[in-house]
Amino acid sequence: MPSPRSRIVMTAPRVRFAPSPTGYLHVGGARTALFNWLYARATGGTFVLRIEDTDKERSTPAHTQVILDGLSWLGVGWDEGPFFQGAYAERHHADAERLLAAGRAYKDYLTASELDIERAKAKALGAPFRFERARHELPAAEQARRKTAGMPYAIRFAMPDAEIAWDDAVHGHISWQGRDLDDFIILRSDGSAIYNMAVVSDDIAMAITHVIRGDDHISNTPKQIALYRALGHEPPVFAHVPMILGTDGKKLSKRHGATAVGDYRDMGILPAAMRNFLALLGWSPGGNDEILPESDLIARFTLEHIQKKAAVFDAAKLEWMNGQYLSMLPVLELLAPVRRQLDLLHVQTERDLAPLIDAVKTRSRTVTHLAEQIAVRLDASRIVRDDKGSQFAAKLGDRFAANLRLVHQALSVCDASEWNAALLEAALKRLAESTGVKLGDVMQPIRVALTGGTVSEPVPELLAVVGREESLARIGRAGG
RNA sequence: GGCGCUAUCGUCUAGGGGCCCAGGACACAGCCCUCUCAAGGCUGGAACACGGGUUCGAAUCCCGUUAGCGCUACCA
Repeated sequence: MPSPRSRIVMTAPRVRFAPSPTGYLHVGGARTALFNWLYARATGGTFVLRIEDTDKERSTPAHTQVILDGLSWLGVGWDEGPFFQGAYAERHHADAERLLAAGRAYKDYLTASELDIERAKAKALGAPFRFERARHELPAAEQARRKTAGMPYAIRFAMPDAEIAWDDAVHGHISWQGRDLDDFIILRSDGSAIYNMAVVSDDIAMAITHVIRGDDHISNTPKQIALYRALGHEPPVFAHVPMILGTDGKKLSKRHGATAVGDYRDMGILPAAMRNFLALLGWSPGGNDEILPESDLIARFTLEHIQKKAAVFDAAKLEWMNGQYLSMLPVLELLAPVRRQLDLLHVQTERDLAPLIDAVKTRSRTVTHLAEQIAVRLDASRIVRDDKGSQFAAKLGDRFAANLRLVHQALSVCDASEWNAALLEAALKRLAESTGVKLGDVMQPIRVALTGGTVSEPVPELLAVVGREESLARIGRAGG
């Protein structure tokens, strides 16, 4: 009977996220990473990051960096790694050789081009090609000839003709027949390992206990389980998470617009909102709650509540959720993202951004939109009289400028110490009352003068945020 | 073609035999609040793919059909 302590050590899960560095972090990958991370956090486990960089063509350090940056931004930190699959070529090779030595795999001297010919032949007959040892393996004499000639060979796994089944943590029982799988190659003739071999070798070496990955890997799973067993290891728990689709129900791709987490960062999505949204895409806490802080996400996350069905990525809901976070997050946490967006807009300022953020955040769904509004408040040259603004001014006719002159007169009396929302509101209401002008016809022209549009925070707050001198100047110009 | 996976409002989902002539959220429409727009509140339309079973009773269990998707590489 193990002690409670050693039991914890024995059972603490080790999970991994294993992206290939393709140059960007896809939202589907990001969500897979998030699920792994949530599971590790929920169970006290370890989250390992492994970069599958064996595709030399596409893999560069820059591509890897994009993935690392994306995960860091999302707030999905790894406990171990990043490890690079390319560094383990020797072990992959050795594991394949072990299988060969144990009789669980065999040498295949057929060349790639000969294989292509076989495939073409099958195609001509309208039959699907499958490598079958009995049919395609070279005669012993020919094998011997090629061996003595020093010709290269690939190593094929001898797939057992037996049932291979597992209890998937999200799908339940899944079963395959070995005879439906062919003797796939595990080691290329150049000595490098094929994906399934490399993954199993790495997952064993890294003591991965739970493989949480996209369900496009379901059909790789029986092959990998066969490899685990042949290598003398118990397979890990598998949890296959559904895909993320575009609005047309097709696999999410560049056609659908933004698909990389970096794109969402640039669009002004907050990491907390992205995390929350992604977590709810294909997983549910089981209740009616939608806005879940990180601690709740972790506390409530279970593999069993992962959806089996693919989910459509709904950007509108993401933006709504981002707006929720914008409204509820303390200004302090918004400072850095807002500053980044202001930089992108080339807005420089020494001013304390907190009051500005407070003024506009409930009307913003993205940090980008929020920063644009701040820019207008800080810099009069950013004012653009939009359609609604023009229409309003036209509708009011002469009274537009006239009302602004009245306002200018009335507010000039307020000195800097009185320039706050409460006092300004009182002054404007007094003005409306004494002149008989409708309150809206006092307020709205100010809004247009200060922002160019008809939408903003309440006018007194707007005046306070823009400041006395600048407000009066804008009102003077628009009323002039 | 073969094998596998999947199937609740337009979308994300709750549901794991009676609490469901199906609940929440986004989106949409209307109303309230109101100097505008948001936010917030209220209201409305909107779904168990189809066909068979099992059962006193099925969105829930079983079988089939259909549809979608994945894999079927000396790619990952």
